[in-house]
Amino acid sequence: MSQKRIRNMEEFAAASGISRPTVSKYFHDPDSVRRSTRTRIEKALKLYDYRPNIFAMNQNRKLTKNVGIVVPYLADPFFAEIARNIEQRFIKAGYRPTLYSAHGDPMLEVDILDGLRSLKPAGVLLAPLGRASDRREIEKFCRDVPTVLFDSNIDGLGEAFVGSDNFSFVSQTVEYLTRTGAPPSFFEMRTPANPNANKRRAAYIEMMERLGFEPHIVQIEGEGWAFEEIGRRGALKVLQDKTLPTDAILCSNDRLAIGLLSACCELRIRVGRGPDCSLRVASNDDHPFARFTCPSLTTAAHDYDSVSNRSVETLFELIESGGKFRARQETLFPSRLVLRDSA
Amino acid sequence: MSQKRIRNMEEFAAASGISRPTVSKYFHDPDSVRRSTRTRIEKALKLYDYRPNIFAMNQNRKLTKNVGIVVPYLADPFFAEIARNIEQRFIKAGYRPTLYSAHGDPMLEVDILDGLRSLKPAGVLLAPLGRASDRREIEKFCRDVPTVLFDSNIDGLGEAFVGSDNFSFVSQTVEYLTRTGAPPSFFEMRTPANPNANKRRAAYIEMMERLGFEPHIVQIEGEGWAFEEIGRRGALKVLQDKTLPTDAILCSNDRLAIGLLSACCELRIRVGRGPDCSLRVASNDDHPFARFTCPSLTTAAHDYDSVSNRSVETLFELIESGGKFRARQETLFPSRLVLRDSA
DNA sequence: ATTAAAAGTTTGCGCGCGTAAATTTTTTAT
DNA sequence: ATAAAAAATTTACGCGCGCAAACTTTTAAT
Repeated sequence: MSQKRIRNMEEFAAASGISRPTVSKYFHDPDSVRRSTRTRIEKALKLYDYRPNIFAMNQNRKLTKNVGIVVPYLADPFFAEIARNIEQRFIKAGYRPTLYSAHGDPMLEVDILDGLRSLKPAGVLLAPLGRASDRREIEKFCRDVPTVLFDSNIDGLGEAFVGSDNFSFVSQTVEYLTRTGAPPSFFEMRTPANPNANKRRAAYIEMMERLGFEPHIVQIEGEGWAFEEIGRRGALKVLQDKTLPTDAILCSNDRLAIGLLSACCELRIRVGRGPDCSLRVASNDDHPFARFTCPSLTTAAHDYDSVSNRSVETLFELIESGGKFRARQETLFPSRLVLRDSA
Repeated sequence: MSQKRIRNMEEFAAASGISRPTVSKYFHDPDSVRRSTRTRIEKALKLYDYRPNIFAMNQNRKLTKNVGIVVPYLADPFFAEIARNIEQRFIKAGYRPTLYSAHGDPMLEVDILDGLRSLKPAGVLLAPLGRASDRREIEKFCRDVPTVLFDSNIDGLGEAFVGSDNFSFVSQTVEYLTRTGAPPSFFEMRTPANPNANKRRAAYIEMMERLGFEPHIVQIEGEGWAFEEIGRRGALKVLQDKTLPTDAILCSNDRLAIGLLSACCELRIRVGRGPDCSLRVASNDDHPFARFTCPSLTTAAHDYDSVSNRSVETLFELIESGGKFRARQETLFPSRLVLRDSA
């Protein structure tokens, strides 16, 4: 701090003894000015704690430093975690990330993209709702704003996709369950909100056939994003009706599994690989709470770090390429099997 | 859509047959113009889908329509839920909310407030980290920006506080446990991150003394915001050492309880009020996952809606009052006991 | 019908910064 | 030392809109 307060870049430039255009250049990219002038500016910066008016900056800049992060459902700690990761990386790179959640609502998803557009973002990282998403609206958005999809792929949308390899997930869990006991049934929602669910089902079927077993798919009813409750109700029904074809279950995702385990608990069904257990349950995602279910959940883990890291890097490449890639890029990361007590 | 594209408010005003200042007034507050002109503007709005440049608007406006929502830890679904609520209410009122999470990090909390300041927000809703927060920095922020604290109170900071009445929480759970069985011990972190924890401990002690029982407080070690893991480890230790003074436990919050229940599951300790159960567990918060623990968690529920509703309303009042209240306001909402299977 | 209040129009300045062109200064290379 | 390249400066304009003042028109009240 110091004597007089700086009101704008003009005054700050005067105070630091550098011309305003050069100071402006510095704020755009500190490395674009000579070392000596950079030092002088930063010395003045310590002295006067001036910061350029963000609105005036963005009004005239061709490309802002804003980036958007859009997730489908923030009440899912999985997305909260991945958003945190991504956020930090953007900040480190000098960008201004803003986080949005569609809260499971396709209309809100469109509204968010609409609002995002007026922020003139340099790019957007979008984990779409999936099946429920308004494809045409998202497509329109992607034409205007450099967008990288992550977590959940929608064919042809965005300039790139970064996510996890669903086959890697399911093949590991199926192989493990089969090798250490018996082949599992696949437990999922009849109308899954997320496209990963379809890929996981396909992977399950392929793996079972490859191993010479008949696939059994248990589909439960339910709409929306309250997966735990849907899983719980569906499991209660299946377990009470005793229509379960096997004594091992592979859940499409951890949130369904959390609901299923809760149902097992209610019905006093012991889950695990112990001799007194009548059911084995495995799943996919390694949800932050998978460690605290009862019993703790055996699951295939996303490579959180790689996915978030690569998403950010891909968006940077996209921005540097002027917002377009020659061809749409897809990056998939394999999963890691996490053995716990449920299977 | 229509013939030519509108580039700015000047062109839009011409297209709608209204003068630019009046159009500007309309965007500031649609009710501030005559009904007939409002209709004409909105008719043109449908035709040309013009939207004012958000940066140019905010640059000159004395008061922006930006509001900030800052939570301490977004990976906690409790905050994700409450943030969703608050977000929606702001949007409905014509504001532009932006959501930030400090991710448990006091430095990041300060950085967020710092970045928020340059957005010239009309107001901020802040759920501070609590004990770990940099009081001086937050104080400085509150001098510049109209701020309402919620969820977690810090004495004298902000113009108002909206939260839950911790005594109401604890008194109900203690009373219930006592009436239907035996008085509980209180299970908490030795150095809780959140100021609510201290109030809950005090309430527990007061309730126990009022009922004529000796209070027992079980304090476990652990730092940070990974409450589930801290609760689990702490519970494992206490349960294995058999140092638990009672067979009923009241957890300071649900996330600790989730960890505790997970530990019970590992140790094959049956929790609940059935005859084969050796432990009863209740807690506070009604975390979104409390329904899916094993057994499901008896807990005192926040009045989510009232807290988020009142927070937003208080901030509006604050903004309309020019950013200052005569005296700091505090609003506390009582809790609602949710009986489930754990106690 | 008269009048005052309310609402809308014209005019014009200013916000804080981006950016471009022309010029001058400094650095690097020969 | 000299030329060429790089960096900084000067000058000047524009972005899109907020806002204020003075004036004109419409609306509501007596």
